Amino acid sequence: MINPQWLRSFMVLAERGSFTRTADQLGLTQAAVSQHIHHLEAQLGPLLIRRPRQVELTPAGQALLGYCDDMEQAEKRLNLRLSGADDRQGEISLITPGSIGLSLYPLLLDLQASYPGLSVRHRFAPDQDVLEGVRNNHFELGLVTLKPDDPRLVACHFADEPLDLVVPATATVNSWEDLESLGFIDHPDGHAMASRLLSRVFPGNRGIRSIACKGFVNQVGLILEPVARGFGFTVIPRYAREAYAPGEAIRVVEMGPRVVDALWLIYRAEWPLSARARFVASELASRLTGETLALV
Amino acid sequence: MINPQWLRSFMVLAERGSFTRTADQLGLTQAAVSQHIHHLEAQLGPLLIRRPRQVELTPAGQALLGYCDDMEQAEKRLNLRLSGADDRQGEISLITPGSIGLSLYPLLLDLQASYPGLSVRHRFAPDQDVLEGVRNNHFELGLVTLKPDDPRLVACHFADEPLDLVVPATATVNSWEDLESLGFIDHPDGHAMASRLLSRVFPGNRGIRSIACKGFVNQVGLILEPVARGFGFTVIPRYAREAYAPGEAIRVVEMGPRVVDALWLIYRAEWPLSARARFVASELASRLTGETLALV
DNA sequence: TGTATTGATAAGGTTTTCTTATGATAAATC
DNA sequence: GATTTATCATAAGAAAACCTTATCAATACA
Repeated sequence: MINPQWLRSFMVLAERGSFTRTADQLGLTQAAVSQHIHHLEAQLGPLLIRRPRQVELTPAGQALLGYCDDMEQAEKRLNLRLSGADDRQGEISLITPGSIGLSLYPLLLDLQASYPGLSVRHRFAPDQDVLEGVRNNHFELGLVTLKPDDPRLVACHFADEPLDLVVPATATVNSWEDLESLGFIDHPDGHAMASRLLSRVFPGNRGIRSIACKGFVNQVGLILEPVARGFGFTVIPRYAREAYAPGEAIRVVEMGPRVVDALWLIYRAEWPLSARARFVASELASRLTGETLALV
Repeated sequence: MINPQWLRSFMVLAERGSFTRTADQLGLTQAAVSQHIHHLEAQLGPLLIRRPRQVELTPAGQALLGYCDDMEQAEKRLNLRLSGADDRQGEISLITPGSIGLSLYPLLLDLQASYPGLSVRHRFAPDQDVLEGVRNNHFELGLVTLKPDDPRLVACHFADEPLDLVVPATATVNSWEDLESLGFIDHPDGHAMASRLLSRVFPGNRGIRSIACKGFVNQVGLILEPVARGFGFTVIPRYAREAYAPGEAIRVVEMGPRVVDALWLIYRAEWPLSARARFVASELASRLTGETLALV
């Protein structure tokens, strides 16, 4: 590794051809510039031929000038990466639960179409894996349904995710017994969501565990298929339900008080969120909910 | 441009994850390493998260590590260019008169076949252009027929270039009058060479200007064609004549004393000749004359 | 609770880099 | 030919940067 000030002197000298003019330009004395070149030549061999009124580069001098150019390019790349100045360029790494992830997927594709400089790495995972992924610096952004209490993570309210009770289009549902007759279509977060919603709609019910499980699937996009075929009911977030093809043989039961899950956007607290991640997170929130995301 | 010692500390720290172990490896104190990182972070923002017993890089830290990598690659390229360590790789730039150039051309092609890492830039030019080309650093090696008296150039004896009097195969040449009957086929160095040779073979002759000029061509490879067809005689270097296809309708007149032009290899005196140029020059001399080239 | 490990920081010693002054050389001008 | 101007190299000393030593604070472990 070569002293950067020496290289700076050499570059200006190569351009201007005179020690005196180089010193002027750099705000140093001619003697300092002479010493810099002396150090470089001690290390690398003869770099230039001194002529009255003008220096000439040797091949070694030309090689060193090439190196200086390489260095400048590398520094530009570093500065670009550090500043993240262009918030519409670079990688976005996002890890989300399947429900909201399914809703965001087309929005992310739209963003990529609008800003071709963006590339998106998006993984669907349960809450626990989301936390790990962000904490371990594998993903810059994550969405979780429970606000984490971890000093290493920032959590911003991203959106509210209402839960829907979804039944076959032809079903009649007015009581807990109607649900028992239908049966339950489960998914990874199925029990937790059903418990939360149904304990509000049917207070004092016997619990979701007393209803026969008629199916299980861990792909959010596939949960409503058995419901549409009349095999049973399920409880899923509205965004996931809305992402399903319209005109299917399902309907939502609007009964009792609404239950809403808050979604939290998380990222590492110890360093600044990149400009592009800020931009994309804001766009997603805005396009999903129509509201402005309040990042800290 | 960032202080190289700071970068070195950062690189080792990123690898070993501890200030104390980094200091050990670099032969510095832990306090020095701490200060280096402090300087870098002052300039570039948080680069790492301090954990008990292990540090973790931020994205900015990772960007800086990428820069360090770029720096190391650039330095390797520079060292390779400076050392010219591999004398069988890189560009050879050579400028020669046509006569010897024609002889060297197949030898250069052979060398390239043997050492694919070599690339050859070879130009045919008269003496004066050879001197300019080397002096102006456009070509590293040059061949000239007159030893230059210029402190900027080194001149090594490369080869001796005997001159041949070439006549049509069917011609009878015993006197000056026989040459006058034939006529002279001229080329750019034709008059000078003919004067030198013929003043030795036919002392007191009337001079080459008294002989009718029957042709002129400035491509060395084409001079002997009109001679073969009986249009006249010429005087050219033996190497150029030997480069002509054998079995042609020409012959060499062996009369009187031999005349030999010395060929000088020239290159710039102010910096060392590259290893590959040394190698190639030696190979050419050896393959052309069977002798060892004495480079200074 | 006591001990060991680790990184940050203050103060001072050491090294490097800079400036000032001078000398040598070449070219231009009188 | 003598003098002046322009330019780079070098020596010496001043200023700045970098390093070490010593100490403190925080955390982990026995």
